[in-house]
Amino acid sequence: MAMDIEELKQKLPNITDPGLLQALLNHGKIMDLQPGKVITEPGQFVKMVPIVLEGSIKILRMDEDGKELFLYFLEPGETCAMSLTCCTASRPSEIKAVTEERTQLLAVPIEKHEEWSDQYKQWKDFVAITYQTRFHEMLVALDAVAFKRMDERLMRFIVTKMKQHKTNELHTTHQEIANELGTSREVISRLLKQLEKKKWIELGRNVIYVRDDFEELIS
Amino acid sequence: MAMDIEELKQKLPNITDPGLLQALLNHGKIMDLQPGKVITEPGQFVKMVPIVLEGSIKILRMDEDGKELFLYFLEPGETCAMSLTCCTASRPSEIKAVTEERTQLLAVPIEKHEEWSDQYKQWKDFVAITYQTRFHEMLVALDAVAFKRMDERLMRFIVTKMKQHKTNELHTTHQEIANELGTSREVISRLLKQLEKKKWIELGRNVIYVRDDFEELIS
DNA sequence: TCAATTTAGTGACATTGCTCACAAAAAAAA
DNA sequence: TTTTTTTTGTGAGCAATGTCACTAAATTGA
Repeated sequence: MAMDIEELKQKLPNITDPGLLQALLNHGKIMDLQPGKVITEPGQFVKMVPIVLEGSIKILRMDEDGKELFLYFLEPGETCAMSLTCCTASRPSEIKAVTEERTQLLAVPIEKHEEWSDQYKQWKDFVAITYQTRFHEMLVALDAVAFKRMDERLMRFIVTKMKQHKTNELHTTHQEIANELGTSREVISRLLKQLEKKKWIELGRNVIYVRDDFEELIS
Repeated sequence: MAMDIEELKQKLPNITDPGLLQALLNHGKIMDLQPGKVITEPGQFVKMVPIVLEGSIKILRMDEDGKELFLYFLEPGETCAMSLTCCTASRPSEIKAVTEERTQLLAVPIEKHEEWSDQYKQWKDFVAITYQTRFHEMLVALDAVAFKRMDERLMRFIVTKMKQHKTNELHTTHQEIANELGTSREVISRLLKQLEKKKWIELGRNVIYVRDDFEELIS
């Protein structure tokens, strides 16, 4: 799978420095992954910083019993702050990362991070923006579990998924949603039924049809 | 309030570079704050990065209704990742920062951050470790609200406070604890009473006496 | 086609935590 | 010392969520 600078530049619009782009190509490894591929799990050591080129990666926190909680998506042009912190400290991962769809990423060896942050201002900025974005998203995730009820969390989750997949047909099961919100299937089934009664969504097997104006309705 | 390099070096054991120490002294402002002083509130713009020299700072998240949630403490030698991200992006603060005790801090203007991270490796490392530590603590806070019941959260909170103040006598009210755990006073009163019944703590007005082996008991 | 599996719907009940209401004790203020 | 304020204790009821049990529909696969 050959990729040239032009193509990479196009996929990473906020990186324009030709030297950095070349370095990314030289030292990074392009990977194409199927949906649902587990990239990292808690406890595993991470040696690569994954930069999403196409598709998306779902970041989840897990507790000891394997219960999960959705934190945020990594979209094209983004990377995981956790991989930066864990790598540099050579600590095992604290999160689970799974491809949400067919995903192409550029895996950069962590050693290059320090080198590049001295050499390329754009890399330094990229890392800074990454920390900033991720911190903010962690706070959003925290707000949800700390201050919101499950109905609101579910509605926001639906919106997030819709935006992510750019569709108002969500192909998923109630069980899957329950897992990502850290609750039980029954709770999700019941809450979805309530939304259906309000005519905000329609339910099918493995699919949820969401009304176009759903986002305005819930806010 | 004059401080010389030797004194600063002693207060920041992980910074040894004389150039950096001098720069910190030249451009940073030493501040002495009373306990309970609000350093930053959500919405407020931050122009300084506060490095704790003595005492500690409590970092809280707030929701729209003013409900609070304790995130973590900043201890001597530490700084706030949020101040770094918010400042550089010139965004308003997303958290509330309050001195937990009498606190001395070094307020560094944000402009120096970029300059120093090119110039001093130790500053770059300091920032990297800050991000790492804060991310980890955010995850711990998230675990608590997402996966733990209030009784366990309360017990962990007691341990955190004990370690923070290096004592097993906590001088606080039930209301205050409730605020920091984002719940109501009645809930905390009842749970504390349960702990007292188990003889793990003793309750007084404005004080909780904690058994020395409390931490082993709860884990 | 028919059995097995997956997914969803739902009632009943337990648990956790929140809210309201009020009492009592302790401390502070007058 | 009285009065007022702050802090704590506690019952009762309720709302949100979690759990168990079972049914039914849709899909898969033998």
